[in-house]
Amino acid sequence: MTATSDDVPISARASVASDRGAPVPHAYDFSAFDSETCSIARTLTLIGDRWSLLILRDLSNGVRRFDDLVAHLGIARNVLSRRLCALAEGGLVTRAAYRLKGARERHEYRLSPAGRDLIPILLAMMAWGDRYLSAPDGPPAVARHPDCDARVRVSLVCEAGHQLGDRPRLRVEPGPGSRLRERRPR
Amino acid sequence: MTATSDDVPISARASVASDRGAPVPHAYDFSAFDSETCSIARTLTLIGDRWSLLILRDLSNGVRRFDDLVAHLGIARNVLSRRLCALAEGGLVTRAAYRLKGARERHEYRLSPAGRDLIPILLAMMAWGDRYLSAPDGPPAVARHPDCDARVRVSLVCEAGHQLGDRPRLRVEPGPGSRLRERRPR
DNA sequence: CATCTGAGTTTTTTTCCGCAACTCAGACGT
DNA sequence: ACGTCTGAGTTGCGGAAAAAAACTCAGATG
Repeated sequence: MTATSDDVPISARASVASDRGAPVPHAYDFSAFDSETCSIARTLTLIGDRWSLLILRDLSNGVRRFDDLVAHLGIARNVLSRRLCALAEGGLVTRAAYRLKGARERHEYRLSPAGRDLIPILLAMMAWGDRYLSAPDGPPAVARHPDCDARVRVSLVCEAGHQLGDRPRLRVEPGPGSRLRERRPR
Repeated sequence: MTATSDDVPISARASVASDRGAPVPHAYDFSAFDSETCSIARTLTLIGDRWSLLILRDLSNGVRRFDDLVAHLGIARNVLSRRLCALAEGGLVTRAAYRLKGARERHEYRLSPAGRDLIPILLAMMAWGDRYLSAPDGPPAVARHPDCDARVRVSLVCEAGHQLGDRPRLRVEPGPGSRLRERRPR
């Protein structure tokens, strides 16, 4: 996420002096910015718990009913109930009524468009797990492009059209919505 | 994550009958497979808590020392201690000794190569948060390609070279490492 | 020798999770 | 009409994990 090498120890690097005498090896002092005012932190307030992403994975794979989620995930019912409410409130999931013939009305949970937009996150996690945590017999699941049956991967591209490689060097800098921390370190 | 529409209610879809009479709208019954034997689930056992990804974000942005992390994240010290141990044990983070002139030996935490490979996950979350949770003044941070200064995005591509759009249709199917659930639903 | 600092541990309190039991409404068999 | 079944939750409780704050400890510094 940075242009400087992560392998060079702090002591060997040119640095910006921080107010605490600690060398900071970046072009700007990330720790001067509010940690919560960050899209990653904000996203994690919605899905940064042990279950939400698994629920979303199941929903996106067609497991949509309360008891099916309970059975498949092994999640406690009250926890699932709360997570689904939170996800619905966050706009990631909608509760929809449906009725099978001869049965009373039921509800199912579906991904909203915003929820579907989380799929790249799921695919990025899947790719990482495939690489580092797979059994030797191969990945437990494969995502394919329905048009051509080829496997789908997550890749990083820049808007100039360059394809970034496996271990990209990036530069992260404050954007227009950045905010400095209120209480400076003391 | 699926080739079938998420917007069509269960009752209107062609389906595979499950053993519980519930229609399953996919080509295969996802819930028949073990939920834990999944690269997403496995990855989440390492980073699926409220802090790990924020710690990794900070590490990748040059905040590497214990007290700096405590101050920046607002995390409790004992929790940070445990998370760092777990991340180190999982191979995502290494603890490295270093010594500034006139100071005693200290430790800093760095991303390992495996940890750096999580960056696409962070960027995917950042993109989602930018889109759905940003203040009107714009994203709090921007990732750029150091070579050309253009913004970096996460994109989905298939191995046949097709660029998948914003709302891709995917097909997820069991891979060679998949495992059926032991206890079938009852 | 007293003090400061970075980097944790220990202790205590609070919050959250997992489990099991319970509720509730509607369909269904008899 | 009555009991049963099922899906979809809610309630209540014990234990695990997180937050907060105090304490430790080693080495540099005045």
